[in-house]
Amino acid sequence: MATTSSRRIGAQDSKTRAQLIDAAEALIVEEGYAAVTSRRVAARAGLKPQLVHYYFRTMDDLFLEVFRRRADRNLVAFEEAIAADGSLRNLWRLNVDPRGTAFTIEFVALANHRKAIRAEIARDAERFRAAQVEAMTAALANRGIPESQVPPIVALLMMTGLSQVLALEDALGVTAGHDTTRAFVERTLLDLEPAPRTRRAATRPRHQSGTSPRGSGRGRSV
Amino acid sequence: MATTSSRRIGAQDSKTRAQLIDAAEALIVEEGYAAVTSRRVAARAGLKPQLVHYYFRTMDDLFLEVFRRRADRNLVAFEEAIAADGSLRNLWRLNVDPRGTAFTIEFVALANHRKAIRAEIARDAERFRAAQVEAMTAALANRGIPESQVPPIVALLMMTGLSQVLALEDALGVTAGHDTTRAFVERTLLDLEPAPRTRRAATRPRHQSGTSPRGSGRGRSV
DNA sequence: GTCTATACTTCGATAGAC
DNA sequence: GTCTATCGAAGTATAGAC
Repeated sequence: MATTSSRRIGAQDSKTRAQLIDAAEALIVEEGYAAVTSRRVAARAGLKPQLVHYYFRTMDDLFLEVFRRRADRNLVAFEEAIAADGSLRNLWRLNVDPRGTAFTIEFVALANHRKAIRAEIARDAERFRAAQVEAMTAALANRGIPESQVPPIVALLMMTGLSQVLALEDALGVTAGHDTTRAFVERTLLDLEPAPRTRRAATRPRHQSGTSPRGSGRGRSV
Repeated sequence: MATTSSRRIGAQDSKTRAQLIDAAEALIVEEGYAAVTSRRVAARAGLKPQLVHYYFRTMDDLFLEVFRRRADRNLVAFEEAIAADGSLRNLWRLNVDPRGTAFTIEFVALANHRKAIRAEIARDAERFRAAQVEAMTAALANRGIPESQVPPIVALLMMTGLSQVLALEDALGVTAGHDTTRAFVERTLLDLEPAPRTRRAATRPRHQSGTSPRGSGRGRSV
């Protein structure tokens, strides 16, 4: 992007490159962004440190690749899960999934001070938000709740906010009142929707490929 | 704590020490925790790098001091503000204040991977939470809302969560739906409480020292 | 297309001088 | 009680060999 360097860069589809992204992602989650140095990433991947700079012009480029890959996967997983079950309950379940909390926190912290990363996160957050608003709008309409009573975006931000505090505090080991709160949400959802189906609750038959949703990876987007 | 070193450490009340804490705090907010190195902290304070290790055994000790100082100040400010005006509206206003967002994010990220820091943050979060629950309980009771309808801790977590998402997204530059959401909250508060007094709304006369609250620094605690 | 040799910068921490 | 000289380790990035 910026620095007009002429140094050559490795191929996008290189296997080595993918290994470096894997290693960087693991390091971010396990030890924080400050642990992502060219030496440590390479060591983790069992490769030479200089390879990092062969495949990524700067360390920020590497961060960006890590983030993009994960964000793309998350969005796909979310859309598949919602296509399979668009209920409020499932929306809540997906939101409250704490996987990826550490990952997200690190990138938000990074975004605070790295323009390129902030831009990428903002871009992804908006993509993800759009998908979520769509799901929430449909779910509320499905329950006969008019937008004038509670706008979908408001319901969504509340849901997102609540699940974020819970996840954050969990990570910290602060859990006072969490059970009460989760129970309250469950009760509210029960008021709005019939049975807490665990397996499937498709409002309409899935029209995807063939495999089951598996509710695979999610995590929040911001 | 761990390494039983015999190296000597500077006095707690040293002015130089306070300057180093100031510099570290500024760096965290402006450039993130990774920017807090002994050399940079010293440079920012206009001092020699080695002084950092004279006053703080490790860099983590410095982080801890920065956090403690700010957390203490925040708690005092919160309690003063609530003593002056214990309304739901003021609780919301204090929660939604975005000052300190960057600071908090950095420390949460740090906490993810540094045991000592996580412990300190958890300790503070619980202290702060207790004060908040107390304020929320009083505010709800004051409006005649029974705990059986909405437990104070639930109301508080929702409020905290919502204000956190708003602050986080603001920092990212993602603000779609924020106005709608703030307006929704305002309307809800208006339903519960009479006039949106801007200046003062003391349920009881202040019994503090003499100066006005000034609603000085706040920021969330987790 | 893939990787290495190497330059140069900055880091945390200690021992010891004032 | 306050500060400095200095060490060894680790960081990013580039130019050039295979």
